[in-house]
Amino acid sequence: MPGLRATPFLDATDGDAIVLTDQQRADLAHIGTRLRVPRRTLIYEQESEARWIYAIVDGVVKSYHALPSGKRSVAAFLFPRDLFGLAKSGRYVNSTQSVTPATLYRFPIGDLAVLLKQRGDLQFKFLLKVTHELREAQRRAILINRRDAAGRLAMFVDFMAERANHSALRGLTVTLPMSRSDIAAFVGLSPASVSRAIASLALRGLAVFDGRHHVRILDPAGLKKLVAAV
Amino acid sequence: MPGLRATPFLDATDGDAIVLTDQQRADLAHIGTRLRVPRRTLIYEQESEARWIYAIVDGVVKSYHALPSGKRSVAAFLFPRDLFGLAKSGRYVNSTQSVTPATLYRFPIGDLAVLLKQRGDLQFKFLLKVTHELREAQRRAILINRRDAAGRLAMFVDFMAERANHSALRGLTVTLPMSRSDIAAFVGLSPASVSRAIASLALRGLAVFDGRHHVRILDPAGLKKLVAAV
DNA sequence: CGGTTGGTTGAGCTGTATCAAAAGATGTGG
DNA sequence: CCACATCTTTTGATACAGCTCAACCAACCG
Repeated sequence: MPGLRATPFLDATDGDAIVLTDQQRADLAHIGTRLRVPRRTLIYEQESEARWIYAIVDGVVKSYHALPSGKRSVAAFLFPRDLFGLAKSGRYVNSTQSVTPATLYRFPIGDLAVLLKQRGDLQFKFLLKVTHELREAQRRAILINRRDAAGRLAMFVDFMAERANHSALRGLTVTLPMSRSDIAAFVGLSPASVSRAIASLALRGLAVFDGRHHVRILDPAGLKKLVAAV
Repeated sequence: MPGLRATPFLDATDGDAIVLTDQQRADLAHIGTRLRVPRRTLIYEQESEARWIYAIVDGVVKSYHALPSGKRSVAAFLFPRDLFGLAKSGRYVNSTQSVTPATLYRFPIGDLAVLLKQRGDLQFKFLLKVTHELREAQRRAILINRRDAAGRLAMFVDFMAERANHSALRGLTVTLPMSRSDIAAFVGLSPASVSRAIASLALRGLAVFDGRHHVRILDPAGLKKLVAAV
């Protein structure tokens, strides 16, 4: 059962607000296929022919772009109820790989286009979703401009805290399934700087890392302040 | 007569490929209002109630976001056939201001939503447009991660060259209607660094600035190489 | 023709990238 | 189940690039 996560541009409700009707779910399920993939599975590669749009049911996926220099930039981490499969002129613009074992729905891009044109209300929900993503991408582009490593990392931790338990920052321990280098490639720092930034957050008493994949947020207010200090 | 500019995700045609039918134009014109604004006009302010979606017929608009620190980050420059008016929960997320005198179309957001839901094919063109913008925003977020000032500026010049004369880089003189500080706020540099980057491009024989608002591209290939050197 | 705004140039400082090496995880096969 | 090989992460020292602050210059405006 596919779903979508986004804040509508119109209504004043916020949080995860897009709910598909049973009919819409059925329509989607009809053209889609469900599949499970283990972690570190390459789902598709950039420049390859774009045949499907994917929806995440469960798990985490990263979307990354290989640059001419050989570096990899992580464009986005994707979570349950996110869509992916962004294409341009029939080719995917990024590569995607599962970070954890994941359950996905996959829709043939042509069938989906036909369905959306027929069902104006369903298409509208997709429009909301893409608009939501656009907003997030812009926000990230703005935040990423800051130079200081600690601020960038704080931003990332905040970002993860908001998705994981969307009871923003109250579940004080957040899981970060991805590697340090993935985080570095996402926030635009070197892995070394990420490591130092982690130490810096601990030093300031904002958050401590417990093993590779867990952060405990000690001072939510202080963290938010650092995030906003742009 | 409103229009849209985007590269579809499906078809292999590229360039400005979204064409509205006469019927679609008529539908839009019916709910929209045309207006002209002089340069430097504040069109709307961030956090204010989002009532309209705008389409640019002619002129250049900047969308910027005021940050807690008092700095302003330019989220996007908008050109003819671009849409703007991105909102979240009924409030605009950015402020927008005209950079040149501009002709706009303005659609009441509620009426537009109704129209789009009714007209699946028109809505699909909006979906393509927003998807296009999302792609661009992601690309920019990736490119902006580079540290070097000259590379960032080269990216910007290339970006402007592609919109202005969309005969990419062959019209060797490009007009940059915005100020240096706007450029700085867009590419994420200080105005001082932009100034030095301009000098650097000239020194390398890639492009020379002629007055405040014109660049002459001397070595398109070399410029592209610098842009790609990420 | 002054005043104001916007842009360029210069000097010093801060902080991140880089390179290198050590320490810590992880996974594999015996 | 352990030992080894590999990969990831951390830590350290250094260099360099852009930011800041400030002064100077140019353009635009009444």
